[in-house]
Amino acid sequence: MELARRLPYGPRMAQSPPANRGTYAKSSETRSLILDAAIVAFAESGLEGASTRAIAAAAGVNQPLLNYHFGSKDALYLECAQAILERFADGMAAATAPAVAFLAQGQGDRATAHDLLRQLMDALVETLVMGEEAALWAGFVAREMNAPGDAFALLYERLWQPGTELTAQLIRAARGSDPGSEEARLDALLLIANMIAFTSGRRVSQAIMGWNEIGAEQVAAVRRSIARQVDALVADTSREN
Amino acid sequence: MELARRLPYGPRMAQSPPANRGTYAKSSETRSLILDAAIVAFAESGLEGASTRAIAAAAGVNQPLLNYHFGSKDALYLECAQAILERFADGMAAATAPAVAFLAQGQGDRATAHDLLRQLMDALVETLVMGEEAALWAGFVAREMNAPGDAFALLYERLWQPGTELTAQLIRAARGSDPGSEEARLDALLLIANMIAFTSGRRVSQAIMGWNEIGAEQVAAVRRSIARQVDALVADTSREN
DNA sequence: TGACGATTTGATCGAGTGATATAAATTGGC
DNA sequence: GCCAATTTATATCACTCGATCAAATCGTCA
Repeated sequence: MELARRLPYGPRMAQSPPANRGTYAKSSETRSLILDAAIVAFAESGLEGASTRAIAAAAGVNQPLLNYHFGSKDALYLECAQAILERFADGMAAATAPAVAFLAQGQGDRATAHDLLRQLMDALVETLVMGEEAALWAGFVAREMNAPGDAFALLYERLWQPGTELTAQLIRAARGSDPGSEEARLDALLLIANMIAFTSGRRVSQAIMGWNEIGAEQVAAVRRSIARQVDALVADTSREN
Repeated sequence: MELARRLPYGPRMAQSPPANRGTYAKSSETRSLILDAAIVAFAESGLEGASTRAIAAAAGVNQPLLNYHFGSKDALYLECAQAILERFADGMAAATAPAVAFLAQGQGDRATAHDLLRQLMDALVETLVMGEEAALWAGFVAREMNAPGDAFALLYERLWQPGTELTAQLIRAARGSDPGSEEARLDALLLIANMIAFTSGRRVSQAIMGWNEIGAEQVAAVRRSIARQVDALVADTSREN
């Protein structure tokens, strides 16, 4: 728990079923069945918009089973946030781990930091823009950020805070001269915010671009545009408008 | 109507009361009272999250009055979208009008286009990030983009389509050589998406930055960061990763 | 002043919500 | 086979939702 909170996108924690004295095979299976259906439903319709009956129907189980496993609708919602967090961290681990290791060693050349930053953003684009499932998660997160609910604190501490901090530190390292931590943080925020165009705003962006699908070619275009932003961000060490 | 659809962020249209044979002073006043309360409620809680009773209470009227004036909850929601559209267009008119005029004349130097683009983004930051009310509108729009409802088509055709098109054309003009319209459109999308960090994501960004208010100083910082992106976007005419 | 239509109100309807209760199956470890 | 955990099915509770209706109120004009 402590470790997970400190490390950006830390390792997932084992989730404990509500009352599993004896181990029953079926139980955890239906649990994740409900969880998956709930994530989709909550992401598409929000906490109030998604009914427990609809979630149960989508999962192919009875409605009372939701409360049996999760206690309440709110608790289920919170577990969805936790699950999204863990799955996202798993998907990004390959890109975050080297960056964390690089920063942990205290010092490194600017070029390496620049590369790691580019790779981090590439992974973010690849995960969020390409992946259908991740786009769904983004919908869930976007709702919670727009109108904070029970999951806001969790998502902030485990997703936004470590994510922007990691990005900001890479920006600082790539710039070499540290131009004040506040500026790097702001740049990191705006950089990450770019993704929203193709997560929550996927439908709009797709229509604007005239893309009838978002495949490898489209992701490559987005990556190119983001990479240019990263390069501009790093190159411009002396600024004054 | 025709003019308003063609011009980006065109002038607002006079809204006609549903059935006002005789002129009653109170009617239009309560109408806008309801509309204002509904915009706040829908922006904060969404279509399903905001109840007609809560809206009525916030407006200081009875619940059936909503249906009397607007027909249904959905119709009220749609009128909120329309009102947001018109108010936003009014607020941005000072920045969009010169840009539209510049592009209409067919040709102009790159420096002017660059300036106009910077001014457009400045106005966008000023309106969305600084203005409390506009941040509320952004919440409304963000919801509709994330989970399309009845107002999606309206917001797309009257807000996103003309907005991104105007920005993309300015980018092309500022670059001088036209490097393919698709790339400019993508850059425009990502540029505009930056704003979301301080509209829907206002709470997160404020916490990350450690700002306990978003005043002139904070808006200036955001403007500086966006301006740097614009400069990088325009300067880099030859690219190949 | 009285009449009439526009406006506003209190009360209520049917539908859907989350949560819970109960009883009967089904499952797997001992 | 016994027993406890799990799953199903059904029913119900108290509550909120959007929508509707008759009645009351208001402003204007005859």
